[in-house]
Amino acid sequence: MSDSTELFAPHNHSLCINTALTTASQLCAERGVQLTAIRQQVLELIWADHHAVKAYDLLERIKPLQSAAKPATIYRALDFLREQGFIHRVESLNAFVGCNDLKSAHEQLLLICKRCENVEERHADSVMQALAQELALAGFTAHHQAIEIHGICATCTQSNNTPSLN
Amino acid sequence: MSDSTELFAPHNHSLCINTALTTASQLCAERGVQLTAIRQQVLELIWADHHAVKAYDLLERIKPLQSAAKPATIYRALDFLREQGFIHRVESLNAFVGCNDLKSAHEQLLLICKRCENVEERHADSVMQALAQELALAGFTAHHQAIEIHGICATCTQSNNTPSLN
DNA sequence: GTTGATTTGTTACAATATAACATCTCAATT
DNA sequence: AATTGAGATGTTATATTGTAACAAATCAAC
Repeated sequence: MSDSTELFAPHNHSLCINTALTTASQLCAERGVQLTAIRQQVLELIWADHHAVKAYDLLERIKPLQSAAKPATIYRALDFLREQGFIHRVESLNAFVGCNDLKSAHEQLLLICKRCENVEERHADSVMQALAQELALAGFTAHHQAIEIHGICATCTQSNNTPSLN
Repeated sequence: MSDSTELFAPHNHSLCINTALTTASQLCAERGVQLTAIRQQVLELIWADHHAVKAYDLLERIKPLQSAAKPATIYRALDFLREQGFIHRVESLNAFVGCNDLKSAHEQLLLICKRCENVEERHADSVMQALAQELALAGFTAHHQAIEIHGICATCTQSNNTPSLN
């Protein structure tokens, strides 16, 4: 576990990642789809911390495990994980992050810290309700959405000690 | 003016684009920055309709006017126009759209129609207020944001006649 | 008209993503 | 056990999007 992960939110990240993986596994079983080795490895790599991960970084990281891995290997796994709702694409970063609410149907707010680079998926019913009203007013039927906020997270605001950034 | 533009919202698009260009010109004068020929041409091309335009499409379209144009030509102009707040990047499309509120400080909702491909920038104080509250609650300091909603716009919902796509 | 800052030209390349087709795997059926 | 068919992966090639770095030109201010 990296320092920056600990800054993000004091939490047991082993538990965090285990929950994500076992839930994903259960859901795949229920849905009759295969969580293959590659797909599970990509999901684990994405959940390694709370940063958004780039596809080609995943490619490098999976090569020790899958020496034949090519871009298509990663993008296929990412497509699968997105279809199953296990990960989100962070559009404004061209990167991917684990979804921490596998029950809820659609994406919530993504709070992206410029300092520690953690991405927090946050529920915000008030925002979603206001948004739904606004869309109704506009006569717009939403299919999917991306709400991405860039800034400085609470932890980084409080602690000015340098987080372990690149 | 394309059919799909007319579907978007019955409006005088010449007026629409003229307003955008003259306002941009005024703001540049006020700010002491140069709206050069290239920058103005790119802005005009972006305002040609209400679609989000891709950088390399802009490059093709500007070549008759700027035969020496290269990718950097476009990206520099786009950078300038974004810094000045004249255009937005649509993160989920890797594309760019004119900003129709040059006074307001930051980006509002972008409603992106999958059918006619128009992008409507919409103000939604209720959403922004709810968002501000939510961010305050999270202790998150926002620097910039992207709120992009994909779906079907009111006009396309009402009229099922095929819009002039692609 | 010289100077300094800004803008543009130009070449090369990095980073992100997909298409297309071959091969493999594995379970269900014959 | 062999066949088959669907899904997954291997593989090559290429498309798309974006940036770095440095040279040349332009333009405003002095």
